[in-house]
Amino acid sequence: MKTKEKNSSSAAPEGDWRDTLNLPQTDFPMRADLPTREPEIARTWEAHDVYRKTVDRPGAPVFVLHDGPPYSNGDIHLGHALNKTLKDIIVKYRAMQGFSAPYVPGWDNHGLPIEVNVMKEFRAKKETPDKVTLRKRCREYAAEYVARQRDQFKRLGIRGDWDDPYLTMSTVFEAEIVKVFGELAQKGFIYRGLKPVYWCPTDETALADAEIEYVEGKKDPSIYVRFPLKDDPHGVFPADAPKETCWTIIWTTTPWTIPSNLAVAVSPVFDYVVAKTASGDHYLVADALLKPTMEAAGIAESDYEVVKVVQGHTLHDLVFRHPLHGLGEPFDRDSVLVFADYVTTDDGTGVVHTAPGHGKEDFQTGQKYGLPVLQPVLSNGVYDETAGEFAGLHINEGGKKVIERLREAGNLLSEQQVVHSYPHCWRCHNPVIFRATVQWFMNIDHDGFRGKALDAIKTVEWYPGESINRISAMVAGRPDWCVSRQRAWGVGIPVFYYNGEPIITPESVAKVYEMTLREGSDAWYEKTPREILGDDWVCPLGGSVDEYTKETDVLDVWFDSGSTCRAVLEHRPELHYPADVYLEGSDQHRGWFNSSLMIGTATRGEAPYRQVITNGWTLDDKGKAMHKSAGNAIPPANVVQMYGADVLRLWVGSTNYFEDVRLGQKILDQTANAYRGIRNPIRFLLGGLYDFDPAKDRVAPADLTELDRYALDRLQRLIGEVTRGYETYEFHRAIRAINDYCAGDLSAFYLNVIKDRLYASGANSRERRSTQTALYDICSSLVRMLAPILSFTAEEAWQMLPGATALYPSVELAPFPAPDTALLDEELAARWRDLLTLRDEVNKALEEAKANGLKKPMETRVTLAGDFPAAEGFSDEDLALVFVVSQVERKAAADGSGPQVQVGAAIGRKCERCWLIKRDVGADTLFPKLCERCADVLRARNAAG
RNA sequence: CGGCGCGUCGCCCAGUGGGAGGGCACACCCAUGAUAAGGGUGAGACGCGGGUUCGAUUCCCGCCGCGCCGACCA
Repeated sequence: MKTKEKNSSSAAPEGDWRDTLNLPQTDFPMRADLPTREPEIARTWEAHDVYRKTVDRPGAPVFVLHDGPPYSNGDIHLGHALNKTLKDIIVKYRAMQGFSAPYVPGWDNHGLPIEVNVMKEFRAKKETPDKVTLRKRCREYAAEYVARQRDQFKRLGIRGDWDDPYLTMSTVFEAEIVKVFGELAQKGFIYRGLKPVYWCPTDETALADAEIEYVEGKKDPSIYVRFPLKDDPHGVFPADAPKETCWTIIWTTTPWTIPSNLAVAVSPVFDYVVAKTASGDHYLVADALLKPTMEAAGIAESDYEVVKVVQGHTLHDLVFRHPLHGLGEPFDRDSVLVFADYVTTDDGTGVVHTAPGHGKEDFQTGQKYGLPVLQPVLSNGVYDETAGEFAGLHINEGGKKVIERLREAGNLLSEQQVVHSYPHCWRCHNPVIFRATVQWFMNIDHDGFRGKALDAIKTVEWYPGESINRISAMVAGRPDWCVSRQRAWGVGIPVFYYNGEPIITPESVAKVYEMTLREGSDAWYEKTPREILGDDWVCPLGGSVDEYTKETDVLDVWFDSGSTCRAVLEHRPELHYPADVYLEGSDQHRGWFNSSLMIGTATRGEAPYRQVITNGWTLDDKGKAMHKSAGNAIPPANVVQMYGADVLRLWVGSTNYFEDVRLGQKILDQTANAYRGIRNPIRFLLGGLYDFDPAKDRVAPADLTELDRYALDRLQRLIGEVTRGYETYEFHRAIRAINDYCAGDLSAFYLNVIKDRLYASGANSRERRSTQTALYDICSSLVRMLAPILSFTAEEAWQMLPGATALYPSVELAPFPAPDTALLDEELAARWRDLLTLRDEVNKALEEAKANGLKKPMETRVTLAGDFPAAEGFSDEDLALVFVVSQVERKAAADGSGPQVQVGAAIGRKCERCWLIKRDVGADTLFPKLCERCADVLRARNAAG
């Protein structure tokens, strides 16, 4: 039935009895050759439609692992491979536990990187596409990468609904996004507000962070400006100091933002000083920066003295006046003192000029203190009419005039030049500015939502446990979600405007939804408001639909992916909301875990997941993050090509992925080696089962030899441990247990000591069938326990295990083994544990004997002199078997000495068949060179024909 | 710079307020009927500095290194 791999046709030497032995036979090759074999194995899964069968299980409990969508750009990297393989392990394990375990992979398609790459294509052709053309090409581009990544994931052995994945750019998905946005608006979460973004005044467009390039060597003015004191309720300045002599000083390189100043920020933890100058002025600055500040202001060290030192936090409630207050409106206003932790003592004065309309940090501080967002700059960089006398000037000119006016007001303490790096537009290479613009936001604090989200977090199980700290801090501290982007490749924000007034009603959203469901989000850009809303549209503002305009911004792609819990979980009959598990990299605390929680909880009232697992980052062998640019990245495709997917999967399975994981050449080689350490025992097991038919040859538990019962006891314990590893998502514990088992229980012990029995006993003898029964259960269980991780290898072995495929065509469809408590025997286990300890002692004695010339342990006799409780109850023959020696005898200890293990030459002759030294060799006249046992076997064999 | 983590033999992982373990790799030996296999023996580690404690790898603090996220560059 099985072909012998070995070539036994070569001329057998004299006395070669191998053909009379039951030597292992199997087609399961020692060399895996995974790179070529794995694709073939994958085809058997397709042939048996394994994915469908693990999903379509009527009545079975459902386990939903919801896939976080990778971005459809580029080839998959090791991080993807790690993450997807972990998901695959979980899904396959659950399926083997009897769950209906669907896995619907998805992709995140919209967004800047694709838009940027596509724009590059057009630019290379010197074309400037309109939005619709651009979007069409983005769509194609995304589809190409979906196909490409899909094949790469499949090659890793990831099982899932690859024929019907979810795509955020699909019509169904885009429509659901529109719907979700509409729901949030309806519930009152959505508002319009100002936010500073990078803005190119030359191209008159918003820029994403990725579109910014920092250019060294920009020359800018560097000015120190003093702000006069207005209120000092707690007496920070000396009581005898007249108010008109009290000031604070700021430093800036962007004088054009001074007209927008609303506050000065200080650090609560620094020390601040009031310095009195010879001219009678009192200046408040950070202690650490007093000297450079005074130097810059041209005040000699001899001309000022520190009259007071205070801690930053005591400065609260101070109010200053705008340094241009002398110009009257609109600058006759206050500049209040605020605290900010980004204040440093590296540069400046320790007092930071704050203009909420012109800086990210300034904006946040402004939000915190309820300051307005002053934004007097038009899209072309020209001051608008609210900028007082600067109105109509470009900020470049305006900045100079600001300096001039400050000087005239006497508040310019210093003006110098500074050369520094500054953000520039990547298209026109001109300097960019921060400019407050109108954006759409999700109000995180609407109706106590932040608290609800934090409560929802507590209902979720986080793996590892510490991970909850991160998500909680994230949600507790996050600002409102700016969901609008001034881009083309995304889902259009479904808002119409009439006379500048936004219109978003359940009816309008429904119209956009229906349109998107039919035609996709491109239609938002192709159709007129009348075409979208219909001729019978009634404007809530009483206007005409023909005068409507459409919002041009698209939604943040995090809004897309945050909507998967709606667009996927609720749209697929095989899934459900909430999902049982999300599993992503630790960066997704800020990303997908967060956006999903926001959208899921806001629209459905509970978190979209029950368990969240995080995997760490992939680092190189030196512990550095892998980056393509750093040259230390290991493409999964290379690993698959050189070692095979199962080696990569084994690496995934053996790593503690809750923390950062490392991979390098050495680790790969080691993993490949560990792979062999599992594969070879399986090969041996299969080889020992070549003539075993479990239906006919199985020995009843009660008839098993003690050794085999012990082996099965060990197996049950292994199953328990491995199961625990899978259940807690600590796969490395499962793999470690299996490794230990293969190396320790199997190779070093069981498979080693049963050889005589397996090879030399009668093929159908009770003890051989007993051992084979154990081998069969071990092999079957081991292969099934490995199937979620070493999917290819487990399948390969399953196909060769006698009788296995008749029950389950694929190992992935077989049930995960459960410990058989009837096979657990505590007393037996303890007895053998002691015997194995004695075996260690014997081995040490054998090692000494080797050094003394008794080279072959198998041809020795071990004498147990004295009292050896561990050996009690075992026959000498059993002990010889376990020690893998020819003979064991017991005798009393020499007078006065303790128990001692002695090793000597075995007595008798070597049996040419079983290679053991026996006293009875030659007793059988027919087989003078064999021991009696072997002679009996051969007689029976000959009798049988 | 801040938040959250991590640092145990060459590598992957365990572990504990009181003997620091396993597997892989390594060295030596045996074997050559699991054979580009197998067996045995052996050497080898708690990042650094404080503190708490009778006692710390384990608890606390600081430092260093690494990672993720965020901020900064006014």
